[in-house]
Amino acid sequence: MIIETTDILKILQKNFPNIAERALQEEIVEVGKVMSFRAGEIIMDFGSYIKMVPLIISGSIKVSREDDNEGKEMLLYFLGAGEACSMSFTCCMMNKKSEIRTEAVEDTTLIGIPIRYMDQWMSKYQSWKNFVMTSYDHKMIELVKVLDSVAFGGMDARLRKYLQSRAASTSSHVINATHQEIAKDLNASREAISRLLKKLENMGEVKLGRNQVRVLGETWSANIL
DNA sequence: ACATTAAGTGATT
DNA sequence: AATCACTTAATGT
Repeated sequence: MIIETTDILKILQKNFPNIAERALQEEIVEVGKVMSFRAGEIIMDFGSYIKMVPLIISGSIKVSREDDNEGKEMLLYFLGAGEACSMSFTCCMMNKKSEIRTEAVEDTTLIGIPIRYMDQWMSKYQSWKNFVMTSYDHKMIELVKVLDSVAFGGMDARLRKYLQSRAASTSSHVINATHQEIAKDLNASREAISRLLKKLENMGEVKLGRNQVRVLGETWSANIL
């Protein structure tokens, strides 16, 4: 897929209206690289060095952290169009290895900004600084919510949160995933997820299909933070 | 039509 | 809520 630079500017303005300064927009178009990933591709794994900060244009990305002990991964949150990975900001400013893994959940395209621009843009552009702070803040709040649904809620609360944030990241009501995949993200058994989903379907909150969950009504979309 | 994979169910701990 | 042992349903070849 070939995208003209004039198109990149439009796409940028549409998806990131808060990055308002014209000079900044032009710089992003100038130095950014448009990259595409297929669903299921791992964009960045644990331990690799971050060289790009991603501005997501379309699609959906899962951000997870590796469990301290071994093996298991813990889901942190999903990112969708108009968002950037908050973790990458701090990670790359300290030139640290990635603590997280990012994986495309849907086919995803993003603009990758080389990290060397981070410092200068922070001081040079007010809207960049603001954008970084705001997305950082939003994800922090999101994380706290996930944390207490894990600590104090049951599986059904966790599943709801999961569906809600995953649907929101897709800006669609359709989630393409098997019950098994959802169960893995939540560290639960497939049967438990199947039963809870069934319950939600009976309550008229979702519609189930093979490899897909459709989220119904305003309960979910109206509930963005 | 057959094999494979996803999803539903009930029992047991 | 996990695991097991099935059954049933949907899909791919």
